[in-house]
Amino acid sequence: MSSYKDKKVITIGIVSELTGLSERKIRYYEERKLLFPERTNGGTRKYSFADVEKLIDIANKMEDGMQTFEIRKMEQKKLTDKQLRERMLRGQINAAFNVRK
Amino acid sequence: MSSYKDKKVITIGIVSELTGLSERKIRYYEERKLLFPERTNGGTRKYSFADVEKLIDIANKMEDGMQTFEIRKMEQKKLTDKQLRERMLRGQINAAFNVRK
DNA sequence: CGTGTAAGGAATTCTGACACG
DNA sequence: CGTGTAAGGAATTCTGACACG
Repeated sequence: MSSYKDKKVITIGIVSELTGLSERKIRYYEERKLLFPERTNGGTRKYSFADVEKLIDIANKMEDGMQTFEIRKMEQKKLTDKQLRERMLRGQINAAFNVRK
Repeated sequence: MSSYKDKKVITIGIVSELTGLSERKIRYYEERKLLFPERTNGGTRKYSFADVEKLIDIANKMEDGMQTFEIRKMEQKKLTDKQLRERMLRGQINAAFNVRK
């Protein structure tokens, strides 16, 4: 489960190269609660590959004129949708059980 | 194919934390041609998760009293074995083809 | 709001060398 | 041979602020 993709091990300079985004932008999106890097003891930010992908997604949405708070909302909605789908799935499973019981 | 595992994006301090090895050791194993980090423009070393795994393997072999040149040889042998196996496999495939032809 | 930039400082990394064994 | 360490310098990162729009 906790694969390479989610390990926070990449410093901001390399994330900047990987995404093409300025370090300024990357720090700003954190300030806007769009991603949450970890820190070394010294305070240096550490990102995961998942963060890199999320940044690319953010960059696309920014290009489309979306604002940071809209992107944040959209992510929350995505979570909600996922939770809903899971609930429905559980409902169907329960229904199936009830039928056979 | 070229997954996260092989992307060189981790700086030596974090590799040190991940492996428990001192930076001195990590640089020394590079000097002995056991791994090959990339560099940023500024000259900072960048490692992959595959490198991290290799370092853990190296550390185990060092604990067993193996020397760096032995570890290097062992890796080359492993490659050779792999090549051999592939050749044999190709041979069987060719044989199978010939039988049916 | 989103982003660039100059500023000063702190954390990180680099190399070559000396030491010990 | 393998590794620790002190040394000096360079690259990297950090924060808070000013600027523009």
